[in-house]
Amino acid sequence: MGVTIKDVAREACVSMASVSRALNGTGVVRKEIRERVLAAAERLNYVPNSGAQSLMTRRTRTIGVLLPRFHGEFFSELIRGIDSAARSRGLHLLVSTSHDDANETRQALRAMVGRVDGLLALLPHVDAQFLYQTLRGTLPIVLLSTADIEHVYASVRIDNFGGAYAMVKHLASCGYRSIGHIAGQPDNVDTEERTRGYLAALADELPGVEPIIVQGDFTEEAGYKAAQELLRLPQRPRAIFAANDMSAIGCMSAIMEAGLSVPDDIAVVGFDDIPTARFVRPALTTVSVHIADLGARALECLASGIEKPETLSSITEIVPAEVVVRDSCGGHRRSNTN
Amino acid sequence: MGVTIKDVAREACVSMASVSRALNGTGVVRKEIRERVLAAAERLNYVPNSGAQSLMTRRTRTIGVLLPRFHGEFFSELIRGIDSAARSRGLHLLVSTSHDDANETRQALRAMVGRVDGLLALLPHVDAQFLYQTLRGTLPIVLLSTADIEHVYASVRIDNFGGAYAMVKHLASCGYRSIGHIAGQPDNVDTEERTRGYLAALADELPGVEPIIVQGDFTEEAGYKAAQELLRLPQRPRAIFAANDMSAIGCMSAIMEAGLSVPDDIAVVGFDDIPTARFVRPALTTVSVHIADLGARALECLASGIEKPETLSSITEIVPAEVVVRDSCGGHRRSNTN
DNA sequence: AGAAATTTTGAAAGCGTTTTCTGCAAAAAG
DNA sequence: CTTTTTGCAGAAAACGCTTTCAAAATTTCT
Repeated sequence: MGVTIKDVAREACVSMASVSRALNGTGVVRKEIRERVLAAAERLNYVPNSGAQSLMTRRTRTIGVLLPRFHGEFFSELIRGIDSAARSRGLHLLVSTSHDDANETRQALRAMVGRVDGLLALLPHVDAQFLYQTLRGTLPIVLLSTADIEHVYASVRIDNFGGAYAMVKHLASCGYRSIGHIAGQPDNVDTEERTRGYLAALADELPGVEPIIVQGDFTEEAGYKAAQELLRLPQRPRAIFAANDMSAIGCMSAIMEAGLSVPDDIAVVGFDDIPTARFVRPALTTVSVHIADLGARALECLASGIEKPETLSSITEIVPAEVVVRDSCGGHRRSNTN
Repeated sequence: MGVTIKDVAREACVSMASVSRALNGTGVVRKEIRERVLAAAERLNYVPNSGAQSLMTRRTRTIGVLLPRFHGEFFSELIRGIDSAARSRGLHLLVSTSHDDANETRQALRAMVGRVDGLLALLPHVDAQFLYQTLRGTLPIVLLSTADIEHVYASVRIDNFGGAYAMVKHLASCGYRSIGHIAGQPDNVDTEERTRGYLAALADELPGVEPIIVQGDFTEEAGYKAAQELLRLPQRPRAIFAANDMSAIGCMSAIMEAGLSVPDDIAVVGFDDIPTARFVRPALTTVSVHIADLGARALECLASGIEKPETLSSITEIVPAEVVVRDSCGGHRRSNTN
């Protein structure tokens, strides 16, 4: 079936060694032989088996990427950033989704060994977090938006706490005195940190005001349901901080369906700044993390860590998250679509 | 560095063969030996090198996916569908982006050999289309939304022509007598087929009416610019059919910025039905292809083709594309958000 | 108990590459 | 004309695994 280097060697009447040298430009070969090899390879339509190649060279030129799932624009933007950085370095991507499942995570991690030069892992689900220790020492790892309890891996993280804090502070500065929070998925570090930020800002800016938290799971549906719940409250909040943009969007739908206006009756804000946030009406005020950049940054970090292992220290880089004000928070009256 | 099967064999005082058998459950091993091996593997934290494994077994349990890029929700949805189908079959994904560049495509294809059991390729850019012949016979291939000039590969495609035709027909049935078209990227089969559909429907439904086509490239920016161009026309169209949703969204922005209303002054419709289409205001009337399903379908097709090569005939499966009416076309007055 | 049948194990041959190392020419030096 | 150097090519040893094959150990049967 597949034509191997041996076939090319036979066809060109040289040894496999020479074929390898000629094709890779490594080592020295007489011009005549090089041409004979090239011609033979062309004639046989030879494509080297990169699996075998990397077994020998111990270099796969591939990065493993482990995400919780593909659903939604956050991951799509993230992988876009990762891919763009990888491409410019000539690296390929082996992607897997863990679905917050410990077993699937384990499977995926094992399947990576021998196929990738390094691993980019996004494991916000706390149960899954110890799993990368399956690979202790085997593989350079960069953790992305993942709590590293032991601070032993390099990691790049979003400033969830700071972003949430700033957003709630902004809401307070708009004059809203009751601010509800639609939290994210349980057992998730992003959820926890954003909720902490909400609570801290609330305590600092509106002392004495009771927090109102209802649980969501980062999806539009959950945001929709959570908003309905908030609307049923005896005294409904004047503003809602959703843990991410998709739940904010679901939340807005529920509010508008109830015949209320965003932001005049209830202000709504999100987190992430996914591309859709600009298109939705009213345009969503949110916390912007430059998602694609975040991915690219993590890949750069890993790639350089692979080239110089000593570079890959256990430092955690925190990328900033800033409030971007659009229309949904009523914070300004101009119609700002960007 | 890495602990190999040899290390485990030594630790357990058995041969490599027995370790392999014990760990994979293939062949027979005495219970006592199995336990010794398992314990040793555990102790040494052994993870098999899947690269080496698949060199022997000639099975990688990995599918190569070649996309033009990651940008936008179309690809994100597509890969979500592919991943979901792959996961349920225990397959991994090696993804690459070609960026419509022949050389990058070639690189990516070569890198796949020996790393994947089959290839899912999306190569709408016509220049790149012959490239998969680099791999002639080497790899099972399913073409996704790609013209297969020689009808030699299995392929699953969107009914671009039918969808576009139906959409323009719908526009005509709404009473619009001048319908402009924002085309997609040049040299792209989706572009061509959708434009053909537009022209055919126009000829059938509004005979004598001149087509108005301005070129875009499937991006929001291009849609925005194209709309401005259309607005400058001496007699601007009453409706615009954009080649995809993102350009329709850009188009709507330009129209609204010009102080006009969608759909009252100009109706706008798109193609793809990306998730955002529902959130944009007015909600976008578009041609729905079930993107994730499309990806999943293609993967199923490939996966079964890998298991039974004779199954992988050169049939091309066409997935339907139906018009979904929302608000942006003025086709009905109800506010329909879904 | 001895032979035959059965089970279990280990040695070794790959899988398709790269790379080291040896050997042979040809060229340069003596 | 011999010796030393240099340049190139091929044989063979890895890389980490699976799998065949034959030998060894065990069980079953006369």
